[in-house]
Amino acid sequence: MANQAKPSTGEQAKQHALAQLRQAILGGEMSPAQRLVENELAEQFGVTRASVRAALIDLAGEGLVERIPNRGSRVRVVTVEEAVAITECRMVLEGLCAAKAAVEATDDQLTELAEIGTAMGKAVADGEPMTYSGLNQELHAKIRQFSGQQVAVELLERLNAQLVRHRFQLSLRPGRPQQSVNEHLAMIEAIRARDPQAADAAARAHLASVIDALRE
Amino acid sequence: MANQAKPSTGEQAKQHALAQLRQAILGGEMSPAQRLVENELAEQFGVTRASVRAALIDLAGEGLVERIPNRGSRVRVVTVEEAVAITECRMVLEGLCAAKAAVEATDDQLTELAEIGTAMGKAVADGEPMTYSGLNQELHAKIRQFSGQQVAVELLERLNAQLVRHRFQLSLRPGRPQQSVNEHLAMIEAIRARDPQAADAAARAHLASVIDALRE
DNA sequence: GCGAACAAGATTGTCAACGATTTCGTTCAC
DNA sequence: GTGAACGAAATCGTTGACAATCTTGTTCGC
Repeated sequence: MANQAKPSTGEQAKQHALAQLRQAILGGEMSPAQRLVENELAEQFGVTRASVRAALIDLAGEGLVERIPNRGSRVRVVTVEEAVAITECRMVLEGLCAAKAAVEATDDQLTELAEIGTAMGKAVADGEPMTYSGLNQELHAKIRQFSGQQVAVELLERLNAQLVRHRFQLSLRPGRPQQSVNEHLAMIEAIRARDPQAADAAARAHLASVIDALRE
Repeated sequence: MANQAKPSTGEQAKQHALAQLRQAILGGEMSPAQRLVENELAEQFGVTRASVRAALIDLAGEGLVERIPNRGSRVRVVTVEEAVAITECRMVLEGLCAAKAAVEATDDQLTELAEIGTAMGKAVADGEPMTYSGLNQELHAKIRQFSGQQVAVELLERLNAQLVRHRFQLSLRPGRPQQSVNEHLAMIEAIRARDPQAADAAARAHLASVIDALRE
């Protein structure tokens, strides 16, 4: 059971525990609403309870775990309503990023986006939903990056981390990639055309569609 | 110098320290970039270093303090560029909230907004910038609240907390309230008219104007 | 048999002391 | 006089133990 990774020198124990825990939660190794007992985690990661504690406080700030005073921590479960609310926020923030990216991105970066677009088309045509899901992530990440809007990037990464479980469920839905790919291509085209308004509209339209899909 | 408040029973030491520290930072009692030494704060608040430490980790998650490994914590300074980026995010998020508030708010709540609007007009006419600033805060808070968008509310409160220093500086600028009040009234009118698109546009226009003012 | 008081176990919150790292002032060689 | 090496002070990171709190299972009275 011991999941011990090397406590390599120079790496602070707390950051070690933080990385391990975050990875475990994001990787889906923790069941939803699972209790996170400080002592168990400390032994599992080979660090002291204080380090685990600090990591848990950090993760609570990121919204990945829920801490109740004197009653411990657990993996936070995101209801469908919350997922919708989160995606609404993503909608406007990614719209902002797309608009800024349309203005700020270099020509090389626009080429990168185009390449991801063709790869996405291929993945859908080949019927590889997992590949598509990865490209999806990559595309959104690159658009965020190219916008140069650091604050929005941080907010979006925080929000995205809370959606791991829902995203999984969504990308495996039959027919979903086929619809989604066109919306993504529209975003890419608008950004490559350096049209901020169109980029914002395309990003919003895409995430509005995601919201519809989330609601089933 | 001892700022000791009662360590009232039932109140956890960490939360006590957290509240004290947050208030001190938001209240402007800490100079920008001031070093926050754990031992000093522990003695000042009458709690142990571990509690102060936990509080500092929390505040770092909120973006109010900056923590550098092995080198301590300090009050985070928000540059003008960062303030602009934060306000850009506020722009789209408050637009979302205004649009949702236009749909979701009850008639009673719309009346509350109208009352704040008239009070703002009076404060400007009477030349009371501090009263106006308070009403400003109150108006934005109420619109957020009425939107029912809990995720956006939390993000906006976090972002707003980082702007205390800049907000201060801005509201005392001569002529600024006069321009700002009209934008606020436009927002209120759009929401009262239950027009989501107009509400979004008005909120964005207002914060775009704030961005211009921030850049001087 | 049922519910409330009680006690034992588990878990988190707090504490004081120790060890590691960084910073800053001093000294020494050139 | 300048710069690097050294060392002391300050501060953060970590540790193990103790206290407070909550949960759970049991017992007692009715």
